[in-house]
Amino acid sequence: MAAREAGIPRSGRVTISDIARRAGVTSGAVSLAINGKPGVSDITRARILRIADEMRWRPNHAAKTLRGQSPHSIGLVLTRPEEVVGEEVFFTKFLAGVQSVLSQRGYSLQLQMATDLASETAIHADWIADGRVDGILVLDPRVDDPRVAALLELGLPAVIVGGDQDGAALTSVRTDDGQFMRVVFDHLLALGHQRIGYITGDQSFAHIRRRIAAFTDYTLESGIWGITLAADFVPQQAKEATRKLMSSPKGPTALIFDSEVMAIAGMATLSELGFAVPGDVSVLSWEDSATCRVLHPTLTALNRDAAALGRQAATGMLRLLDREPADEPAVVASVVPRESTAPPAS
Amino acid sequence: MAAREAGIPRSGRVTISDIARRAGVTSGAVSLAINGKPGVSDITRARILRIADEMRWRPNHAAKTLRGQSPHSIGLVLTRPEEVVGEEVFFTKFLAGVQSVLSQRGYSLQLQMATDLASETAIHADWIADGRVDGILVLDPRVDDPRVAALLELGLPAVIVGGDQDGAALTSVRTDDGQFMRVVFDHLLALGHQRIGYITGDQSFAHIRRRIAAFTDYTLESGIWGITLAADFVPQQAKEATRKLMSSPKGPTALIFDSEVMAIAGMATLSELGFAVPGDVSVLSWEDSATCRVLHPTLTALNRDAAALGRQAATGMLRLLDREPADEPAVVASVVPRESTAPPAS
DNA sequence: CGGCGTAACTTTACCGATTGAGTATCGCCT
DNA sequence: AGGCGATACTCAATCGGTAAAGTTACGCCG
Repeated sequence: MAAREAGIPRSGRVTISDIARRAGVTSGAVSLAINGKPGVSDITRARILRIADEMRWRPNHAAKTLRGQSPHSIGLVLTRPEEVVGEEVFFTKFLAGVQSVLSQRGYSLQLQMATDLASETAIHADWIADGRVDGILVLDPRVDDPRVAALLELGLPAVIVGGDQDGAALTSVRTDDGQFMRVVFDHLLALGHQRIGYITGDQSFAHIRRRIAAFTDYTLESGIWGITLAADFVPQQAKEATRKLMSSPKGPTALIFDSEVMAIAGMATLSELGFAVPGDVSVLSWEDSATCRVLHPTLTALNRDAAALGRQAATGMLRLLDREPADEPAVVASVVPRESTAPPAS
Repeated sequence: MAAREAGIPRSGRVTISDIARRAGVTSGAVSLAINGKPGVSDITRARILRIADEMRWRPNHAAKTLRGQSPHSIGLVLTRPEEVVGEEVFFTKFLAGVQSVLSQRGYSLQLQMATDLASETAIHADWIADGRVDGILVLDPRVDDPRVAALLELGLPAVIVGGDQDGAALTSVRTDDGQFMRVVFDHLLALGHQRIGYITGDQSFAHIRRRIAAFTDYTLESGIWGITLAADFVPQQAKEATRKLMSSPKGPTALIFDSEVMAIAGMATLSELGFAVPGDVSVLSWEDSATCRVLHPTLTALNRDAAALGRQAATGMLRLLDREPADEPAVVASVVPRESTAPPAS
């Protein structure tokens, strides 16, 4: 690699020494100038900055990290069983929200996919070992989540997304699933439903448990008939659950599904069984999507704004890293009423 | 976390010097031992390896990168308009495929999201500037794609996913969209359809253009009536296109949609307009998903195996980095026949 | 005018791993 | 026994940037 006499280095690799050489100072001075620290005169600083700009200098990430500076990177592992990955819109929207905040603040995202929680923890350990991330986001906390325990031991900043009361020493961005269930429940109650079926996602997820607990509370409270069936986010299981519920001599007049994929599966099943929506049964999806808006009938959905949740998770992480107090923002959710919910047939 | 007197260092940070101290050698010897290079005796090597293992040593990524070693990382920017992000299942499946190959080979993925091609190129430049990636994957090449030109200038290994003939000097993982269209077309032809409508995605995408070109060829070749309408992957536009096509006095008996979200939107529209599927119109989606399998009627779809495409893209990239010749694998696609396609009413 | 403070730099060590250039120790051959 | 070569290491420089500890030189004050 021969240097050209002009002083513009060979490849895209410009270092502060290259700048120093051209400015007639040492690399130390360049460092001071670039980082806005005292120790160089304003004239020299301006000159250095101009040269750095001309030479298209960009700081070398590896060098900074090696010196112990933050890698400016947040890690996120997506753990889902193979067959469910990619079918839920939640994740991509959430990711978009996270990214928007991070990139604005100069952070990047490390993303990995895994199929079980043990390998997720292994990935966390890897990242921590070579200082690749400043902190870790954890999605879908489980009841007695092993990842949380491992992270506590590893001692890296972590934000639990969708956790309940930040039980552990880890920050969490709470999603008030109990409150969300209230909104959903009230929507159906207001329409006059007295018999509600709730087809749930994976019950090892802490937030699903909270929804179920809230659902149970509200049924008892309001004295209406409510029943819960687990379908683990799998469409086929949602179909079976729907069939089971509707074959009861006095079945529900409204169904709540924990995801839009399951809601669509449920709607299809109802249609197969000859039930009209919303004539015979009302259907409500816990997640909104473009598909909900275009189905026939259009699907009433809980819009909990996954992108906003992503933004909050990222913001929470950055506050944690800055040692600022975590503000406790409320992720709001509301029911978007569409054609699939209506008063029950009398 | 207090350091134990045993010599296990305080935090997760174990360096080769720590190992060296405990083994009674210098860090140079440790480096030789760990990298399997000659210069240390077998006994010493074994001892060093054992100690490294005991101390849970992991190589420091930043230090290696600084010394000019590969960061073992591949970059991918997802550029989609806000409203479309997260609605297409293709991306997540593709990503899962990419990751499975990369992580198996010890590579990680750098993922960013962007909303336009210019910022995608800016991100590429950033990554290259600090040597953060070994290569870049480019999705959805456009006609005269500005990113490709920029990457050629930057001179980093790149793999174009879904490109046509690897026109430029960049490797591409080809998707033979013309062949895929053949499969789709033949399926409808075999059923006896003579009037086919094709509702397309964004026509600035090179692969969409190829599909359209193939569609046109086949209609001419077979002498059947075919018409193409652009809907840019937006459900609402797909609905309008469907309405437009079906309001023709002699409308199509079969519809092809470039994505499953559009296909679902189309199905809903048909239902609203009073057309039965497949009684009056057959519907075929270019992308398969869980939703296609559970809709009523279930949706016939082209399964082009996004995960396999992701695996091939990753494999192609790794071969490129290893300077191995790119093998030209065929991404195969097949039509999964379901209820939504049937012979036309006579 | 001597001394002190300080602005403006330079020198140097360092982060963790790699690597080419030394060096000590041994065995072996003549 | 002397010398050669190989083996098994150590030493030191390096990657790019940061930061603490020097080193000038100048201005100002008593």
